Amino acid sequence: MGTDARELVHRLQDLLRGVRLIKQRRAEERPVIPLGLVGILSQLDGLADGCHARELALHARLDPSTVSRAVATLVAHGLVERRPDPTDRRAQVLALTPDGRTALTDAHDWYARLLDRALAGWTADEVTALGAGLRRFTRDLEVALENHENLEAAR
Amino acid sequence: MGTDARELVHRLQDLLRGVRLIKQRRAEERPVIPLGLVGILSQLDGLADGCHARELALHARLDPSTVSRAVATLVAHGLVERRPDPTDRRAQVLALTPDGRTALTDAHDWYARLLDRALAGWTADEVTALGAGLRRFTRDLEVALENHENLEAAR
DNA sequence: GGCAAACTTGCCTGCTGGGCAAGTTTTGTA
DNA sequence: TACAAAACTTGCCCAGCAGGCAAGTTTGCC
Repeated sequence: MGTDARELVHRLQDLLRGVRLIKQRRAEERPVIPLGLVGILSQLDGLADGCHARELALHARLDPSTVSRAVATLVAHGLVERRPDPTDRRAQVLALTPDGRTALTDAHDWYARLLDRALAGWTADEVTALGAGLRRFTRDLEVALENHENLEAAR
Repeated sequence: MGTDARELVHRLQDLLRGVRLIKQRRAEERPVIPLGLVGILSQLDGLADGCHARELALHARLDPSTVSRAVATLVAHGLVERRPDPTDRRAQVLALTPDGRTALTDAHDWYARLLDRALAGWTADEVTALGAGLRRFTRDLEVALENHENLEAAR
């Protein structure tokens, strides 16, 4: 299956180029949310009760200091708020502010509109299939990366 | 179709995280080819007769100065050679050296091995379908981005 | 009480791009 | 023939996105 994996490497290379171009386009809009922080906001979006910085860092696979700084930026922009966690005074509950929710919706709308245009000639089933394939691939990739770590450690 | 596009945004976010982790892993190997230059080398790989820097920049959607510097790095590493183009003395033909070809094969092998592990539970058809979906998506995305540019220009 | 967790911030680094400017040589066209 | 554009390079500088280490404080757990 090496040929297929190799082909997929090329497909990913192409995709990354496309993503780079997307980001350039988006940057021209001067968005409220710094491009690199949309992911963090997205993660918070799904959590009605907010979460701790530790969980953000774990999920995003980012260094805690990186997350701490990202959160500080988002708090400074009024997009995220820190609330005391009565069950663990060392930590704070991070949650989207209404402004943050608005900004995130705007960002997602922008990206979705662009993707809508890209997918204009696709059927709903085709789009769903691509999404499902990517979901599965990403999950399997993370498993492979975990195993890669374990293989390296065993060397 | 907004929901699907929005879902795809999330899928891409996840994928980018995976790619980031891949790159980290790869960086630990201290590869001969700087990570960011694999794409340039890959592009040269498909060209038996080499090409000009202009073509690299066009295809990679990178600024000419960026490409010029990338090429300079690759030449310094002995991975790319510059040959005079007798048909256009302003330009040079850039081509992979044997060392470059070896380094590129190593890089692709590394990535392909990782992807092989990720795809261990996939059928060949499933892999091919994902590759085809990505190819189509990337192409349609670039078209959408072009149109996005035209839309902005018309505003 | 001691140690670890949770977090923050300072300091610094590296990578991956971009942009502008300036310069030289070559090519194409009027 | 003259001129403008193409092709490219390099200096200078910038921005964004991460990482890492260290140090510090507070809190939680055993």
